Amino acid sequence: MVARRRTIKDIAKESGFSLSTVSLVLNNHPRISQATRDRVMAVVKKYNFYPNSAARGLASKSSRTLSVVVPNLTRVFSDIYLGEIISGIYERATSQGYKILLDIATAQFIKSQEYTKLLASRRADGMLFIASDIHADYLSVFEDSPYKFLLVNHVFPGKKLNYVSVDYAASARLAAQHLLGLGHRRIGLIAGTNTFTGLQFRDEFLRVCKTWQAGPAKVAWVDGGEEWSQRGGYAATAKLAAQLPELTAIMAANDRMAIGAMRWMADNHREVPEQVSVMGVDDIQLAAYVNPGLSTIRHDLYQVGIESCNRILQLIKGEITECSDLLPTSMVVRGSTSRVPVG
Amino acid sequence: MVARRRTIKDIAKESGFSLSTVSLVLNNHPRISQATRDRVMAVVKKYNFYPNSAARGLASKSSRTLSVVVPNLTRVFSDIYLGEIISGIYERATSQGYKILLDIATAQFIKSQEYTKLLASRRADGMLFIASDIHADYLSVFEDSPYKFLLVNHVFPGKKLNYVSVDYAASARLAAQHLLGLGHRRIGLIAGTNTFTGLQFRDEFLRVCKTWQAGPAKVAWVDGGEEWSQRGGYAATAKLAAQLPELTAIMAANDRMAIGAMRWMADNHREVPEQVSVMGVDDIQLAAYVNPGLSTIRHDLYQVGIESCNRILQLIKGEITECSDLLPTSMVVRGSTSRVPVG
DNA sequence: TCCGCCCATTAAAGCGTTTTTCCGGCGAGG
DNA sequence: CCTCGCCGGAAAAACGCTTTAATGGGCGGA
Repeated sequence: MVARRRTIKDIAKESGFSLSTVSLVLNNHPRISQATRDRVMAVVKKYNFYPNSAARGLASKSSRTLSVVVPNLTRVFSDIYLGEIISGIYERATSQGYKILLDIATAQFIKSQEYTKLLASRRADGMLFIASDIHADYLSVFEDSPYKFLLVNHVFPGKKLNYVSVDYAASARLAAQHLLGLGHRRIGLIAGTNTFTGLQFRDEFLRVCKTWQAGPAKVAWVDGGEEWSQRGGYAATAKLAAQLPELTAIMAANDRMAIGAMRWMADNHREVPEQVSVMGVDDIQLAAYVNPGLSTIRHDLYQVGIESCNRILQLIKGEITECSDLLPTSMVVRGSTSRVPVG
Repeated sequence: MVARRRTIKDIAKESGFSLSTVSLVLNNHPRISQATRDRVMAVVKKYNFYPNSAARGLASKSSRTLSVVVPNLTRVFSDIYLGEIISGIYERATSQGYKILLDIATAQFIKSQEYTKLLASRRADGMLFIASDIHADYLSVFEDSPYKFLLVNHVFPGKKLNYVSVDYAASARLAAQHLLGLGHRRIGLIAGTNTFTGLQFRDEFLRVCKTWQAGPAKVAWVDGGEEWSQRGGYAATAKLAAQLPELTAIMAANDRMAIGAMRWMADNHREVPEQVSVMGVDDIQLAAYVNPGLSTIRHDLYQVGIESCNRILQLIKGEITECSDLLPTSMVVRGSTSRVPVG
């Protein structure tokens, strides 16, 4: 026969105090004297007692749990992108006593409306939805809903949804300024068009190039593929080279595609950066290790995770009622970009 | 003022049935007639009602939640290894109505004994602990404990801990047989020595090589580093080449280190496989894409995830009381290995 | 027509906490 | 010496569901 699980009642009996006192001790309530606290805690330690979290959740109307939903990329966890964000969220959530409930936005997850169920059943106090794409219309449910919901590193123009994201338009400006400042006027852009942030980046990049004071640049752009992969970047570069043979720079919407572009250049005997400058976005670890080092825009995704978690907790506590943060980005100059070649 | 959250009581009142009937309907109890079921569900749908999971957990003494603990590698989620396993666990857990609580085995997590707390507080019904290292002594707590605990792709010789893992010794045999069968007798082994499975692999590989019928092989081994990385494999290869210059084959304990080895060979003008055969373990996606394709031992980690989840659920239901499964592996021959060069 | 039986349904007792209200005693101030 | 206020602690009412034992009604068999 298995020993009955201990409850707060057992602790109360053993320590000689009432149920409520024990509860107050366990919650660090200031009304309890140190002497009482010590005596209760001694018993708690002795029995290695941990209060039942279901009972706690029921009584306190809070699960102290955050739902984190990640996109359903096939190899989702291999994407460094996610790792950074999740680490940030985890760090912050844990430090505030919150646990993380993980979900993957599979077709089944969407179809069965798990995202609603999780919050409606109070299994989670709030939801962090990481980086979905432009087709996630079902998220409209969370407009003006009582549920605490936050998009992470993603925005949804036209929808009233809270978000914390890197400022992709600002990144586009930094990138364009860097390349234009180096004299490039024929640029190939490898864009990601399956996310709104990707579209923002593309549009802002094109806008800045078109309106550049020192003379507008000619930009050809192609889509780098749904996966934003090295492979996609490679293929896109081939297309751009055919479309705009005189290009002197390639701008890719992320580092992986940029590395694919560098690979294509190497395979096709174009020197980087002597003949063609290549630039990416994100500043993944690999960016510093390729040869030449990849010039890029740094996106601090760990920080995005931290900040997202801060915000959702504030939403939960009612300290704020909405949130639309754009985090700053910065230019990282390495060897893959240089002044436009003469002639 | 915010609308009061609906409860089962509201559904009962509205549908004209009792509390218990509604509850039984929600739990698909067979004793309820179809007519009743339909009428209750109509109201449930109408109000978009989902039962409070804390109340449910409290009454049923089950959280329907699994704790998944992943190792605290810096870039933990970038490791494809984990992605596969977690995907498998998630798939299975979800199909059985279980949710996943994610934790990272940080120093803090260990120190504060979160692993105990999670189970003691009944926040999770069971714990899946992924791939820790040889220093995880604190897991002894789970020997003969009432808590449902399972090591995933890891074993702990000498401890009575449940596990589901790939059979690393079998992999070592397959690998050794392949290389020895190709005539190799001077082999460099890049081992991982910070996990028990890594040690098992090394020892079994050495044993088979030493006792090979057609003539034993000379094997030099070095450690590939804590991270089992490409970089580590590269450095290890350099050491091996110095230590056993006449080697004709490199065996690495995982594909990433093997790819590092191939890189070293390329940088040092050794032809693979003409001069040196190289072989890995895992069969990561990249293994098929390097040139030449990497011969390796296939480890189906998605399946490890699936099977682990099956087992922990059986442990929770009491269908089994212990578990020590080793999943089979298989040889994948690609271009990086060939017959030993003559002379 | 009456008796039992079986079935769907219900009543009620938890499940283990939190939290609000209440209470008794003690010290300080008048 | 009395009263007021304060403070640590206790009682008790939720919290929203599950689950078991009890109930009542309808039906078949005698």
